[in-house]
Amino acid sequence: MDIRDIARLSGYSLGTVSRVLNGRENVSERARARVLEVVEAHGYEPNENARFLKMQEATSVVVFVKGTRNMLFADILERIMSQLAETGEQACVSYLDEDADEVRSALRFQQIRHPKGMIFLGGDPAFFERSFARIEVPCVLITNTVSDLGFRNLSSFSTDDTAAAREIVGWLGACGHERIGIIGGSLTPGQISYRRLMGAQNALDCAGIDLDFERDYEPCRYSMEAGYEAIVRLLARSPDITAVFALGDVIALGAARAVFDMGRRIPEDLSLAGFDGIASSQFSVPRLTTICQDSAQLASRGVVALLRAMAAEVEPVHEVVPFKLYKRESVRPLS
Amino acid sequence: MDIRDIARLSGYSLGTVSRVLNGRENVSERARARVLEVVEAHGYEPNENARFLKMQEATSVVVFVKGTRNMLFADILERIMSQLAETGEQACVSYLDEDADEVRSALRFQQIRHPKGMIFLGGDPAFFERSFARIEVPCVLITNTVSDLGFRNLSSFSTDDTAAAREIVGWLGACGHERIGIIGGSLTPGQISYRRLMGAQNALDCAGIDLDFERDYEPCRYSMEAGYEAIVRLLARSPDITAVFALGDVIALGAARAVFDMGRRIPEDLSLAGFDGIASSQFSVPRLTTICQDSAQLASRGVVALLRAMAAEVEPVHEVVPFKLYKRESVRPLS
DNA sequence: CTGAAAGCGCTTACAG
DNA sequence: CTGAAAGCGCTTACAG
Repeated sequence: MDIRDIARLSGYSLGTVSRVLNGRENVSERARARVLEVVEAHGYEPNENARFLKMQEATSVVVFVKGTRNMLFADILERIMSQLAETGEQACVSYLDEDADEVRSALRFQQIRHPKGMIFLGGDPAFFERSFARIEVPCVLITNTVSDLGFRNLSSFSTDDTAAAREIVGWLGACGHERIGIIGGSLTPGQISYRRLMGAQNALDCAGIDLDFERDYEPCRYSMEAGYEAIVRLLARSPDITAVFALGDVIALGAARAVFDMGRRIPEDLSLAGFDGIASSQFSVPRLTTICQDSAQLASRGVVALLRAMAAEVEPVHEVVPFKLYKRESVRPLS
Repeated sequence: MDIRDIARLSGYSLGTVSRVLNGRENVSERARARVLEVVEAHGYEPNENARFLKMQEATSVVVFVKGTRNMLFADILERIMSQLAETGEQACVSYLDEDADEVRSALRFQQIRHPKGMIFLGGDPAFFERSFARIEVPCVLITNTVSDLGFRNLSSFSTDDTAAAREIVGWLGACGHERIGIIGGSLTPGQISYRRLMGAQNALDCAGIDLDFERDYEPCRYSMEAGYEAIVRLLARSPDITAVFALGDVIALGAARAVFDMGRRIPEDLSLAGFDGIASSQFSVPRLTTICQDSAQLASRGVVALLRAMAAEVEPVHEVVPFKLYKRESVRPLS
């Protein structure tokens, strides 16, 4: 069943059928009705390969989401989509593996779908550096920054991870904690984890504490399981730690359970802080003290910047969106 | 930059370039090397629209996932993908809205990509009934059943929601609970929630308890926020309830926090049971007593059935996969 | 308002 | 092993 079948069945030409399907004006009511009738009757749907192969002009905006289990991204995405819908912009989302090359995907997408603009939810600067040059449409990267790359058509909006980590670790210090451990991510320069680690180290420095990564840092993936195991290892090595900063809320949640299983209470026996501000962090017992990334701002400023760049040639912007330190139940002052 | 450019630049014809790109045998080493060199140099990637428009034969299997925040699905999907990878089968996943028409998407996909088989992670029987007839490739539906529809190319694997709900509510009863409340889903026939509700009612029946939906049931979406609010409403109405069955773990997790905020402890003051067996359920404090759906079995049996159907004409199967009742910390016997 | 024709970027028999 | 040609299912000027 293709467009010629519909043409034949409706008694109109292929061109007319196409015009009806695309809602063009220059078609008689009679033809439109007849064609739609046949289309309905056979449940015909146009072949998108052929459609997009011909249509060279821009269709919509596409959002690339890196990692499916990232609740922060899920949250930001929801806001992006509803905002795009409000402005009447078509949008489609493409989910990528956590460590996939998002720029390569974008390149392919650009070629086959001719989007008017693209949004990256999460992204690795290394991929952008390598191949973003061939991307021709306006783009926005959210939750990471690429200001140093200097692409004319790429803006970015992110949380200042370094400052945020500094603030929350500073808060642990202000609560009187001196033996502070850190779990999550890895010590790889360029990654978001790294910036958080540097921020933490910086806060400790200011408090006159020398962070010994060998002893007081335990890397791990962003999952509850990993957080559980990481804190067990950390505490086995450094039992005198009184507060732990987890680089992500999911890590903190897993760690919290581990602490409980070790017979210690949070925050009475150990303070715990997270990062991100995902929904679960406020439903756990105890509620997590954490850095709340402003997903609403991240989404809306990203969308606005993209729409503006799609409408006219503008300078790219690289902005940092304010975060908030949520002081909740998982941290207590050392008396 | 298209295939003709590569042809021109490499000094070979368009046909030869295509053959190189597709790894065909009948190309000289010299031509292959030269073409790949040019392709590399320009970062050329074939246009997928044109590619799939021409290629009529089957390419791979596609997995449709209904709902991005469903951790159970995320878990099953991971297993499906690694299993498919092991068998050397190409696979791509398409994420759909929670209430999208997955069969319609499948129809479109079938037409443009000619998959060899499709897997649905979650699905509404109503959509299948309406338009699955036009799907021509082998398909498998996971977590829901469609045995009554009788399609020749559609198998299904699911948990017996009714039996599972009956068992966990039976367990609450066995623990001495008589005033049992239920939260989550809605009383809409045909849905998975409905089957769980019926199972719960059935268990109560057996215990000689008459479930009063008006008083002891509170519907809500599958989220922590919704669970939190639902149990607050439920307990306000029926303060004498001693145990609550939440139709999903996320609902239970939100409810647990609400109970705590109301100054009651789980399980000392109120017992709580969930459904699904997602990772969070074993990291929460207390750990959730819940029905664990066997995601490993669901995935592997689904994949095996699909591969079998792709290889030869076979009868569709509709199987139920064993679940497990995890008796953990959130339920206690009434003394 | 409608039809006939060109062409989007590929793949694949078909000759050679 | 390679090239020339047909055609996948559409859209869109271009005539009429």
